[in-house]
Amino acid sequence: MMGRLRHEMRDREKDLLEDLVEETEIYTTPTKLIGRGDIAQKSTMLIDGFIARSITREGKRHIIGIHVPGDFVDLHGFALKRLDHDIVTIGHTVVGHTPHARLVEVMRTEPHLTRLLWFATLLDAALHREWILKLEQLNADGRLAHLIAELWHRLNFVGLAEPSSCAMPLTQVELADACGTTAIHMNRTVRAMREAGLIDFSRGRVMISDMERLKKLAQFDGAYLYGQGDLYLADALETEVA
Amino acid sequence: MMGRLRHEMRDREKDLLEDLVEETEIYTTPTKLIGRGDIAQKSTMLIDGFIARSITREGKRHIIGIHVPGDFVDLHGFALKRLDHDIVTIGHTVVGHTPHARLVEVMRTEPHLTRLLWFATLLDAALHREWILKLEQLNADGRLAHLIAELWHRLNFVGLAEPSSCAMPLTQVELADACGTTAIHMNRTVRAMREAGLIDFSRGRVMISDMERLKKLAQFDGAYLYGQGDLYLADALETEVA
DNA sequence: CCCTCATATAGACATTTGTTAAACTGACGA
DNA sequence: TCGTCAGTTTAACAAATGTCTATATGAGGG
Repeated sequence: MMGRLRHEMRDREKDLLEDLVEETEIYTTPTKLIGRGDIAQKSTMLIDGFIARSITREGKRHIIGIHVPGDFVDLHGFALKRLDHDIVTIGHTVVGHTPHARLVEVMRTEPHLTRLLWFATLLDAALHREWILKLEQLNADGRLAHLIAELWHRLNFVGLAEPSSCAMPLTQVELADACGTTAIHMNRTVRAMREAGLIDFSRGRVMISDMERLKKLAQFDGAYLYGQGDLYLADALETEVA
Repeated sequence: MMGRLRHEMRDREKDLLEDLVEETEIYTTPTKLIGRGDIAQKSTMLIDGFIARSITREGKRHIIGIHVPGDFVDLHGFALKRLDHDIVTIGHTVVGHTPHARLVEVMRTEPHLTRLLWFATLLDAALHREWILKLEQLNADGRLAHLIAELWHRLNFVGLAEPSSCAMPLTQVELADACGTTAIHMNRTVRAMREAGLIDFSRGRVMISDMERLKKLAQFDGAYLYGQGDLYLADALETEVA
C-alpha cells in the first residue's frame, strides 16, 4: 500500500524505504505467509505478483483484500498484537521483508516517513470501506466488475496495466471468495459477462473489452483509491520541516 | 475508536486527550455532520449516542460502519484530503470536536499519543475487515445477529451494555442499510429472530434473550475487537520512553 | 504418452432475497 | 381530536443465488 505514496516522498525517504526491504523471497505455489493469530516479527512488502488476505471459517475461505505490487501487506500487523487473518500468495509472487525492529527504528528517527506509513494503513481502510460498499450494494456481476476495475486501476497506478488488460491470476474459486459468492455462481457470472462482450479471461490475464460499461456495471468511482496529491496532512506537515 | 485504548494511556495523555475535545454539540434529529467530499478542518469524537458512516448511491443509502461513545469517528479524515463518505447521527447524539490544528500539534509534540491515534485507525480497519467477512459469509439473519453482537460487545467495553440488553436506536431501515439487504427483508428477519426467542426490540433497545445462540448464528468471535493488552507496538515502544 | 488433478462448465432444483403494493401502528403537531 | 408521517408489518410474485450432481477441459507428472 506504499506504491501510491511514492510521489509524496523525498529522495532520502525513498532510499530509506528501499533499505527497509530485505530478504527477498519467491513463491511459485500458493503459500500461507502468515497465519491468523501469528505474532509476526516482520512486515511483508509485495514486490511482484498478488497476495490475498483471507479468513477460513466453517470450512469456507473468504478473501477480504487483495494486494498488488508495491503494497505493504501487513503493516498493521506491526502494531496490532496478532494478525486477524491469513496472508496467502496467489500465482507467482515475490515478496520482501522488513523486521519490525527496523520499523520501530524508523518511527523513532523519521517522523515524516512514519506519517506516510500511517497514511498507507489509512488507504487500506479506505479500500476496505469500498469493499463493504461493493458487497452491500452490488450483486454478483457488479461485484466481479468492481473487483476487476479496482485491480486494473491499482495496477495502472504502478505501471503494470495495459490499456485494456491486466494480470489476473485468480481462479474462479478465488474470485468467488473475494466476491462473497459461490464458485458455481461465479462461473455463471463470468460466462454471462464474457457472452456480453465485457471481459474475457485467458492465461492469467483479464481482457477488458469495454472499460466504460464495466465501470458502470460496478458503479465504480475510483476516488476512494486516492490518487496523487490527495494526501492532506502530508502537505500540512510539510511546512513544519521546510 | 479511542475508548478501548484508554488503558494504554498514561495519566498525562488522558488529560491531553480530554483537552483535545472541545465545542460539545447535541443533536436530537438525524443530522449529517460531514459530507462525502468535504474537506474537514476538525475531527469528531462521539461522546454519547450513535453515529453511522454512510454512502448514498443510486438513491440507496449504505451504512459502512457504526460508532459507539468513545470513538474518534473521522480521525482518518484528518490525514486523507477529503472524506469518502458521510457522517450522520443516529438518535440522540452528543459529539465533541478537535480542530485538526490541535492534532498536528499533538503529532509534533506527543509521539506516544500519536501512535495511539494511529492504532485507533488500525482498529477501525480491523472492524472494516470483520464487516467484509460478515457480508461475504453470512446471510441476512446472521448479519443482523453479528451486528447486534458486535455493538453489544463494543458498548460493553465502555460500560454501556447491560448483561442481556443494550441501546439500539437503529430503525429497521437502518439495520437493513448496515446489513446490505432491503428493509422488507430485514423486517422478515427481525420477526423470525423474535419468534425464535433470540432477540427483541423495544423503545430503542435490543433485548438479547440468548446471547450464546446469537453469537453462534453470527459466527461471532470477538477477537477482532482487540480487547485490553492486545496492542503490541505500544509495549515495544514503551521501553524507549521508560 | 497417458493419468491425474485442479479448474472450469453445465443442468436441475431448493432457498434466499428483491420487488411491488398495501395496510397497520404509534408518536406528534395542528 | 384528528390528521400526518415515519416506521413497521404482511402478502404475492419475480429474480438472484445456493446446492447437488455430473461432465469437460487442460496442464503437469509419471
